[in-house]
Amino acid sequence: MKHRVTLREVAAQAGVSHQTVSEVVNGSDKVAANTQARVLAAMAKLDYHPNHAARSMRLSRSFNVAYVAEKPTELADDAMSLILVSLLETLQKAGYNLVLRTISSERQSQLEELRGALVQGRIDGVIFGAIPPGPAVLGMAAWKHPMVFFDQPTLGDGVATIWVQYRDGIKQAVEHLAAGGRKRIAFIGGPSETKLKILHNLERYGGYRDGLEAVGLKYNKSLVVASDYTINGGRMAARSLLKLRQHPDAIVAASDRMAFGALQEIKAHGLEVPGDIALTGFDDFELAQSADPPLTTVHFPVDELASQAARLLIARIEGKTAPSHVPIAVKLVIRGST
Amino acid sequence: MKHRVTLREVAAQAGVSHQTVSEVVNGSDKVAANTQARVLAAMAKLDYHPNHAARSMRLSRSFNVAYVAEKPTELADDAMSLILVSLLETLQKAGYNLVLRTISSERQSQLEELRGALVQGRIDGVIFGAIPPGPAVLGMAAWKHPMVFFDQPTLGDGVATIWVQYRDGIKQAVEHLAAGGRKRIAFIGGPSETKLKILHNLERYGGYRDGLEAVGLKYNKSLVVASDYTINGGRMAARSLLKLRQHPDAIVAASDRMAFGALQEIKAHGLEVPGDIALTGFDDFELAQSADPPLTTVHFPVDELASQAARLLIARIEGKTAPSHVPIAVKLVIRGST
DNA sequence: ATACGGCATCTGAACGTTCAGATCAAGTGC
DNA sequence: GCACTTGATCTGAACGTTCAGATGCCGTAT
Repeated sequence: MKHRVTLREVAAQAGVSHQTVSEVVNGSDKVAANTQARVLAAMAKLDYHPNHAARSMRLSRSFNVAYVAEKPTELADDAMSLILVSLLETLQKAGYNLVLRTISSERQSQLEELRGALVQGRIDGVIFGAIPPGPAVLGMAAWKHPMVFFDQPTLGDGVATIWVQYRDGIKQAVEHLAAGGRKRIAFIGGPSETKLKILHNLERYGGYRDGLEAVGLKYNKSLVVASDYTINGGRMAARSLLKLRQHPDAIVAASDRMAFGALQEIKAHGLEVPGDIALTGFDDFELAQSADPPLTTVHFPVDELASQAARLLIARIEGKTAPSHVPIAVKLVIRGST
Repeated sequence: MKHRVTLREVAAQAGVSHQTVSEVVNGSDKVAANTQARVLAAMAKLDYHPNHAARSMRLSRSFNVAYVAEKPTELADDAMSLILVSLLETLQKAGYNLVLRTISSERQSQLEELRGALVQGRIDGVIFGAIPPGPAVLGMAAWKHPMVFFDQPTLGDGVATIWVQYRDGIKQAVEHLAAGGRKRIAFIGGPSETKLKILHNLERYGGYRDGLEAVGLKYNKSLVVASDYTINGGRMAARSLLKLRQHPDAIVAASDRMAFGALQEIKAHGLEVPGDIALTGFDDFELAQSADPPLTTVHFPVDELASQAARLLIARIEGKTAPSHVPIAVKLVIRGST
């Protein structure tokens, strides 16, 4: 094993004390210019790199933050890798590392491990992806550590939550369809009866109701189908909608994947999009743009979501004040399917 | 800020020395049973968690390993989040955290940062995703740190590489199609002329050639089209194949996404799959299964890839001997498109 | 009885930083 | 010329763990 260069060796080389070197490393402004130059030269010559563990121990900060995803739900999600990459960008700039973790809601032990990592000082804070609310979330929210939650209602106190305005997005979609003269607007939503009662599902549904109301259309229960956010789920949902004696003239899907499945099914029935049925999705990832016709969809602002989350968390870690609830606006992108 | 419980406090509580507590924490077997019980009780009572930074400093190990993805290439890749999750599983069991990083080949500074993190002891080792080979990769391979590379040819010395047998996978697909009586088998491959000459592209192409040879078909240059691994790219590639005076009776695509795009295009031309044209992909993610008809495709063994990579890296970090080049076998999954 | 080996436990130092406070030289105002 | 401030640098301790070696105790062979 090769020897690691320390602060004191650099100090010896530069003919100053270790503390002076430390000040140069940390960019203190009270070091004289020529001393600083001498130290920098010594650092370069010896290829000095500060020891992270020692630093971390002294400061009781690890400069690591975790992104925690929920096991079954979030895995297959396209959004996850986009969010990760986007988070990474902001965090790296601020000198933080991003560590990845998963929890599955059944396994209590993983929660304990996560808490352990926090109190051990292995990570400074946590960003939680969309996690089904329940005792677990409440429990975590009570830990007094820096945390940011996606897709949760206000959790009170010092817990930060970030909220994408799903509701408004779906509402925009409904309004757009109505403006195009559609009267029978159906909705393919999230799994309403399973235990996955993640708030964003309910909100999307709420947005559908809001939209109908805003444009003066009557709510018709038979035009609402639950599905599971997969392509196949979307196809099944569309199939059941097309079985109605009078099929809808527009479908609002709660995700691009489901919209995509619906699109396939509609075509398979010999109907045209948008001629016979107009269609909207939600997410605006690759799938939406490359569908035929390209999907009108609500753009999910991954970058903004991630950078806000990172900034909020860092503010908390560093003890600065920051809002505890940040809404993220969304916007409908109009393409060929409407 | 609340006070952190230390080893010495636990020792005082249990009436032993700090060293004894340390031994209990680390599961040494030389501690008497009743002493151990006393210490464990004290730990529980005080809610003790070992300080990671101190530990890390003493052991000069951070118990963090990085996964490094290449910026433009790997972002949109479905495989990335699957790989991450799968890596996570193996690493967590062994007590390691997974930290995520990106590098873009243009930016030399990011390489320096990565090297810095390694020598600072911020991370113990690195797993590199598919990265275009070149001076950067060679440079990194020369660092004497534990590393594992995906999708690289042997890098010699102590550098570990993991190799998915893309070539064999595509070959299997060609053989399967030929066995079904197909004579004009086309290939939609990776971007052959761009700078993205990642080895796996060439290998897939090589597998196509191998397959043709194995079944005694002649290579026909006009049946090979380059594309960019997107759905849309697949569609474009298929379009150009369908323009040929005599269109192919089978298409082997180098990825599911491209196969999927091709499928759409074929249907748009009023042709049938697999009736008129048989089609295979590569990856076997959700898209393949939910296509209509479901795609015959080469299954990409994410789990095995990831767990092998993690095991190899850990072996290197912990100084155990391990092979330096591990091939991962693949298998064709036959579905409705052939 | 004495010496010895083995076992459980303890003691003190060390890892490489940062923090708090000390020191020292030079500059300022009277 | 003296007391005082300012700025640059140094010194020593501290963070919480693990390592190496010391200590004390017991049983057993001499």
